[in-house]
Amino acid sequence: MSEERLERFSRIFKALSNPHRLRIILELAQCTPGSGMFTTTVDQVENCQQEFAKNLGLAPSTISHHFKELRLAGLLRIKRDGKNVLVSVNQEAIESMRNLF
Amino acid sequence: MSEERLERFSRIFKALSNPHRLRIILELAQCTPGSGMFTTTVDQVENCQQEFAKNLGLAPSTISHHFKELRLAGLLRIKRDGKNVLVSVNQEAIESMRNLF
DNA sequence: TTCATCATTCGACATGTTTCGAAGTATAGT
DNA sequence: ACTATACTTCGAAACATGTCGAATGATGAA
Repeated sequence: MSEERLERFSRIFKALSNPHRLRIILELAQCTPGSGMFTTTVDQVENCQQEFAKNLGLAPSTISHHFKELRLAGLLRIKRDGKNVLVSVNQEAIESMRNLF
Repeated sequence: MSEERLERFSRIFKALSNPHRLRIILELAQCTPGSGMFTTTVDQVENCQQEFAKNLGLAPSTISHHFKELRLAGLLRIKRDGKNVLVSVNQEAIESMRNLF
């Protein structure tokens, strides 16, 4: 196992090691089957980060921080769409993590 | 997903989030196929923690700490055997983690 | 253009993690 | 009993993380 590969995986695990982030990615994974884009302006999940902030009892800036962590770990793709953001769970990263052991 | 279950998984991910611990568990997983006990006094892996200390360039006390972290996360079972320790990777924990997504 | 809304960045603080060396415990061999 | 070996615990230092509120940026609507 190369040092680089090891670092990449530990970054993924670190991203998932926080209960709030784990909750976030699990919820988003449910909303984005087949790695499709998940729009924040549909159904009950309108205002994506605001909703997470309310549900998790955290400040919006903290949610933004957690989103960034998940993105840097390669687990989340984030795109601006007007005022909101579009997010998609990177299923490849999830798969590679599952296949590690 | 219950709060308790979420905490349990994030503890597993946290244990794997450190490159040194990830390296340790991956090596041990190789040595203990079928969740059998892995004795520290066989083959090239004699003096388990001492070896890891040397190979990873860490102090023995640090390795001991990392072993403990892995044990508390439920990933490793540790038993004393004379001067050494017997360790076994908890395959159930690994499996539950793989099946989370 | 001005305003309201959603998201991000920044600075600060509290808390947690990683690491070491020193001291302690347990055990096997002499 | 003494010594050597393997591991653990403890205290401390350095560093990283989680969180907030305030300030900033970006976008769509009036």
